[in-house]
Amino acid sequence: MAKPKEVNLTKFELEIMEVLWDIGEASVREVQEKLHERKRPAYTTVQTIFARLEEKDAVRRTRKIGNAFLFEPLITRKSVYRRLIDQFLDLFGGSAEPVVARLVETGKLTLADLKAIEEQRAVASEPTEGSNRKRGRK
Amino acid sequence: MAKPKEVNLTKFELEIMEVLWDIGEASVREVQEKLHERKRPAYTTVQTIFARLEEKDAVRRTRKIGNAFLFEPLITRKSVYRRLIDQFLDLFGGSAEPVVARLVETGKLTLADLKAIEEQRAVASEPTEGSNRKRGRK
DNA sequence: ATCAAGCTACTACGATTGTAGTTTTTAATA
DNA sequence: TATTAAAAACTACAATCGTAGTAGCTTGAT
Repeated sequence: MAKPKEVNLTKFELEIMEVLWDIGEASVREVQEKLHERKRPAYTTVQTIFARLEEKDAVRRTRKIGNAFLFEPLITRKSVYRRLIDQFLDLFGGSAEPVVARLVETGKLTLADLKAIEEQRAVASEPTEGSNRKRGRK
Repeated sequence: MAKPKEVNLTKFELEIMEVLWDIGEASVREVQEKLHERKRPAYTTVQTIFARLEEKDAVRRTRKIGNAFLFEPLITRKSVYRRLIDQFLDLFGGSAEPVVARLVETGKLTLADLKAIEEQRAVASEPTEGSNRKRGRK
């Protein structure tokens, strides 16, 4: 049932999910309008993606407002990210080395960053939960 | 002319390239035999992938031995990895945070690893200021 | 010269994905 | 109630990918 599904999302599906994760529950129209103008696809395209996400049990319809359905996520951002990342690392034989090297090379990862993360983990290691809403930037 | 192409490789194409990068120049048969038995596709499947790699200018025929062609890579492992990684990070809005968090979580990245990499880089680029004492092993 | 084995060249096919059009339903309104 | 605008539902289609079959050419061995 509520078992964390093993869902593979495409890039576009992921973008839709990001919007949905951010606002929790949304109509097709709402999501479509949140997409950046430059790459905003037709309404029906977004509809199609929603249909596929439903098919994959990644979202579900909650209720109907007027004649539009609202959708909500059935999978967490965290679980999707985890899967994406693990699959990606498999490309390199599971070794993180090329990825880390590139992160350092592009300045996206510094010692300070890592320290912060490790400390955070040390502190927050017991209250296991997936209610992680804030997106770290930087 | 020999400009580093922007080549997108699929998982399977990448596996073929890995073999080719390892041995430098190889026939279809050689590559096919190097693939792990469990997931070894038919000879003609590998051939098809080679044709697609040729199409993408990722490999080129060098010479003919008997009636078999030999192929060599036209792109470097490093450039492919870089592209893969950068594209992957784009999925997360270019933020490395989720990836780093996962690496730490799975124990694939520790402070020590990062220190080693950073020092290596510092040394490799320019030995300016003196905050490096330990050198990377590996 | 013949022939088998291996190789190339060509073709095929289903699944997935990005993309959107067409038809039908429904809710709001004139 | 008849009209209409929006959304749903269904359908389509081309590109890419994993996968491999088949036909025909090359070559080394009889």
